[in-house]
This record gives sequence, C-alpha cells and structure tokens, in this order.
Amino acid sequence: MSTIRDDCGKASRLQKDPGGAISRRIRIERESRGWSLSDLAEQSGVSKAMISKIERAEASPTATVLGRLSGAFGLPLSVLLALAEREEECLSLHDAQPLWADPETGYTRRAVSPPGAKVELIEVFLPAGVRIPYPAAAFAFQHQQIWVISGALDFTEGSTLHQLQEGDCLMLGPPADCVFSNPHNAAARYLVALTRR
Amino acid sequence: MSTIRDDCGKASRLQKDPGGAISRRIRIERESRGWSLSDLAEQSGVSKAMISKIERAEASPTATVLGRLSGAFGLPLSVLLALAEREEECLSLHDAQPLWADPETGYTRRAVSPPGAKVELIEVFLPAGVRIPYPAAAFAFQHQQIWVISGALDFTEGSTLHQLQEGDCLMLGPPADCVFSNPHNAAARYLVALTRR
DNA sequence: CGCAATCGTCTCTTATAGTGGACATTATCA
DNA sequence: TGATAATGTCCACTATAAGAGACGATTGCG
Repeated sequence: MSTIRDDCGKASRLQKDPGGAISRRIRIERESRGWSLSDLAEQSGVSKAMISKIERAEASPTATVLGRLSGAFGLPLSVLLALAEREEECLSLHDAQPLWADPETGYTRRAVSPPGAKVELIEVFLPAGVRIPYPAAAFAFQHQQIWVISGALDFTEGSTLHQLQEGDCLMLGPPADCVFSNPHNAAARYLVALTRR
Repeated sequence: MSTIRDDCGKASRLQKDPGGAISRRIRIERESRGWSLSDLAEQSGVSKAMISKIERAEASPTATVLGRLSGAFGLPLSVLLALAEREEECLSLHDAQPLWADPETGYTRRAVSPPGAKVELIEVFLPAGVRIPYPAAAFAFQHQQIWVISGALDFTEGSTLHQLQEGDCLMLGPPADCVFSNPHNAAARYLVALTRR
C-alpha cells in the first residue's frame, strides 16, 4: 500500500504553491475582458513581459503586482484569489490526480474527480490477463457504475458474470463479492463512478 | 477648494499597494498565535529575515511565500487577504486621512474616521484669532457634537453664544447659523462628531 | 501579394525578493 | 551578577521578479 503525493512530516503544513491557480485565473480574467497583454499592461502598470510570465507560471508575482492587476480588473485582491482557489478545488488537473499503481500487475487506479465531489470518478487501467477480486466488505458506496472506455472486461458480481464490451455500462446492485478480470489479450480501460456513503 | 490624495487620470484605476495591510495582518496572525519569527519561519519554510522584512513592509512578498505563510496559519490565501482588506477599510491611519487646510488662516480639518463609518469624526485645528462662519444651509447632518480637546472655543449657535473650555462637549440643536471663533491667544483643537443624513 | 499592425514570447539588464548567519538587545535563571 | 537562551534586526550574497525593447508569427487590408 503506497500513496502518491504524500507530504512527509513538517511539510504537511505547507500549502501548495498557489502559482498555478493564480496564473490561470489572471489569464481568464484578462481574456474574458477581451484584453491583450498590452491592454492589461497599460491598465495595470505591469509590464506585458511580466504578465506573460505570470500567466505561464514562469514567475511568482509579488503582492504589489497582484494588487495592481486586481485593481485593473476592478476586483479586490482577496476576491481574485478566492476565484483562483475555487477553480483550484473544482478543477482537478490530470497530472495532479492521485494515482495508485500495482507494480506487479500494472493495474492502475486514478482518482479523476477533485476532492469533495459528490460523485467520484475513477479511471482504471487493467492490463491483459489480470484479475482483481473485491470482497463485498470493501463496499462503502451507495451507488456504483462501471463503464468500459476501451477493451473488454469480465466482471463478476456475486454469482453472475457480466461480459462487458467497449462502451457498455453496468450499474451495480447491492453489495456482493466482485471480481474484475481481463482474460483477453488487450488491456482494458474503464471508468468507475460511485457515490460514497 | 482642493482635495488631497486625488489620483489623476489613468492612475485612478490603479489599486493602492496592499503591502501595508498585508504586513500588518501577517504580524497580527503570528502574534495572536504567540509565535516568534523563528516559529513561523519553521512552520512556513520562509526565512525569518524575510518575514521580518514583510512585517515591516520592507519587502513585497511573492505569491509563493504568501501561500506558504497562509498555509502555516491554516488559512486559505484568499481569507488572509480578505482579513487584510477588511482591516484596511476599517482602520484609517493618521497619515492617510484626508486633510483640508486653509492656507490663509491656518484652519485645518482632518477626516479621522475611515470612509463608510456611521459616525464621522473630524479633528479641527483653529489658530488663535480665527473666525469661521457656517450658514445653517450647510447642515446636512442628523446629529452633531463638538468636543474641545485643547484650548478654548467660542461657538455661536443661532443667537446663543457658548464659551467652551478644554474638555467641554456641546450637542447641537436644530440647524442654525453658526460661527466657530477663537478670540483667545492660543490655538484651539476640537473634535466634531456627526452622523450624515 | 506585400505592407502594416498586433499579438505573445524571448533576451538582456536591473531591481529587489529571499536566504543564511552574525549581531545587539532583552528576558530567564543559577 | 554573569551565563545562557530567545527574539528581532542587520548584512552580504544569491535567486529571481520586473522592466525595456527586439523578435517571429499571425492577421487584416489595400
């Protein structure tokens, strides 16, 4: 059992660099107003070279320039930052998604949904020939569906076998012992959607 | 008629540097937790030398270090900034208070209260021998009091003369022609408290 | 087509944010 | 009272944010 992206010890108190979210937010505010870099530079008094770097997250703006930029947008600085944070907690970027991989089999689970979402989406990669059993006791969900993105999947729910093909979607019934298995010679990719209890 | 602190032209869109408010806020958050500079430095990963500069507004922190500091406080960055802004709009620093001075007489009015306050406090400096008449039409207040801070003041309300000494406080009645005058040989300093209509 | 205008990025330089360590000052205690 | 530890500031140095202008790419227009 290993977790990805775990902060160790003291670092756990450290907040992750807000640079990415801020840079995206600033670009959104600028483009949604139809402004070019030069326009915003003139309005804010910040050089367009600097704004370009900030939007591409190549520089971390100082409080001073953040104040000038938010002023140009007509927003209080705290609101600009709040918008950035909101986006951050609603948008889960692919490279930031928690990932768990079994080095033995190549089985891979990726938590696609941002934390706190009501419906959790999990992308699973199941290599050819791999078999993953799930005891009924592991089910802490209210509702669960499986949708095959590519390849094919044999899914055993209790005593019934479902042979799922690409594009098929199965809604699970009450908790039962389950087995995900891929007896074919091509890898399978599927999505699990679930609501936690 | 002249106004102090008027931004000219394009600069009117520029927001004033949030550095002062941020620096005060950070010091408050740190001290209210009983943390030393070293403590916060350890918690946040920002050098204590830098924190010292930030708190004394000698440096404008980057988004990166602001993120680390707010993380150490356990606050979202936007909340930290919102607290700073709130303080900014509730606290009116002496040197930032709008001031009007009559170059001829030396009569001086200073708006002490932050903008938006329900009760407006005005500090007045009335040099010796100066006389300032106020027509009743100029009254757009619901309520008004005059408190003499130092020196003495002859205040005429309609036809009645009030000879106010240091420490005296007068509540005004319905609108009437008024005169502030200082017939003594020492300057007078008094406070006017009023609620706008 | 070609010219001009506009856009975002890149390069170079300067200003300053950020760090580690020394320092003066002030509590704390033997 | 002297030793020790803690606190905040100052200093020298490094990393990087910020500015001025050049550059290639794209667009629009005659």
